[in-house]
Amino acid sequence: MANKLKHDRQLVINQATNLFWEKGFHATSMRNLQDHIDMRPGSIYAAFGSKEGLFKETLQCYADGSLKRLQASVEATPSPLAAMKHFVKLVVQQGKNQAPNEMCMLVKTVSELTEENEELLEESKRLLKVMENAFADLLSQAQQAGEIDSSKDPQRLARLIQMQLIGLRLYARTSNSENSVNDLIDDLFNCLK
Amino acid sequence: MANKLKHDRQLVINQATNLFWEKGFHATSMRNLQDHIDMRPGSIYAAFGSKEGLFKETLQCYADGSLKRLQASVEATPSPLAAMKHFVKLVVQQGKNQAPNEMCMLVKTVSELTEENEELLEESKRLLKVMENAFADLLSQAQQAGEIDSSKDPQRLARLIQMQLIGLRLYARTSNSENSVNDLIDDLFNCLK
DNA sequence: TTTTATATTGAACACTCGTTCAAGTCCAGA
DNA sequence: TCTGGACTTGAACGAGTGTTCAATATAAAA
Repeated sequence: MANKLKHDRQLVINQATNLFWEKGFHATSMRNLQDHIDMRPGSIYAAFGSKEGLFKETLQCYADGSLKRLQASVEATPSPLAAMKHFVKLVVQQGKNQAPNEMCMLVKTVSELTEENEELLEESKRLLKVMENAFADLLSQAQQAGEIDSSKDPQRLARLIQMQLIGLRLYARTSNSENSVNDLIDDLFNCLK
Repeated sequence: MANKLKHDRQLVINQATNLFWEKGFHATSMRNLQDHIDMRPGSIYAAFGSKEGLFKETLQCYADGSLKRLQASVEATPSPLAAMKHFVKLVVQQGKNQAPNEMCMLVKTVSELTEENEELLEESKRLLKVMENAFADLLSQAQQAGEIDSSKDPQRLARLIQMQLIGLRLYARTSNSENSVNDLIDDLFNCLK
């Protein structure tokens, strides 16, 4: 029959995600990728079709990871509101230390791309909306648990959280003061009250 | 003596600002610039030294414009808090219709660049801090006018506004719903109370 | 062991990038 | 009118871009 695949597809996508997340779509060249994931052009194009094709898979990989981290926060604490706050702190803190970039990869992509890469732009927007909906679910649970005023609209609160989380991560990139960012997280959750 | 300058320097910088603001640093090629500002490579390099040199001047041009728009908002209304809100609405609305890009050019630059263009990155961060300080001044005036609780720290409020304005403009780029964005502006200013 | 189908390789392609510089253009002062 | 010197031009450069494809390597099936 055939030759076995030398490369584990999911591993390759993870590695590519880290590189794209760090440098962005345009600043990551195919040569950068070749070195980082240890594949030659022919193999990459056979597996993913194009740079755009590979990038699209990394967007989904990134969003999957974000959803899983949110889910893990939910399972780690009985309070939905505390889980929401834990997730925000985790994301900001990991941005400082571990993650390839302080910013959300989806936001970085929306910021970078134009209509020239419409499919990638729309996919990023779609995945951001998926995250926002997950926030709304969680805030709705917080409401049922009596942690949030029942007169508020969870979808609208989720939108506010999403907007502020976007701002927060970008602000963290502009500022070297950790105290400032921690203050901002407190202020952010005060807005929900 | 000499030949007169054919090109008006300030006009050229304004035109370059619009193009860089729209497309970003890397996605704007020197060929794009040559067409847009109607200058040949030699003239551009004689006047600005490099692509980075020109970009740095456009960053300052952009920040100048932002400060002037804030100043105009202040002069248009007797209430400092109303001026702050007017500025936010203006910036978001112009982003939808007139401006080259929904996003703040400084934020877009911080999002795009890495240590590879450290000088441009630092300059963007510096100019964002200038804006934040201008917000703090204005909020301090609002405090003296009794529009904001006197126990709050204007610098911290300014930081919150800055963070939310960054998030707001980026959120506006991800969403097609004008109502959502207007709701966010209201929620944003409720956070100040 | 031979065949066969697929995975992998990397040189090469056409193109674009930021930048340089010798040649040409232009006008004020002599 | 001539000359000197600053400004402008655009072809050309080397390096880098995303992508292709004929050649090669590999392992399961015959």
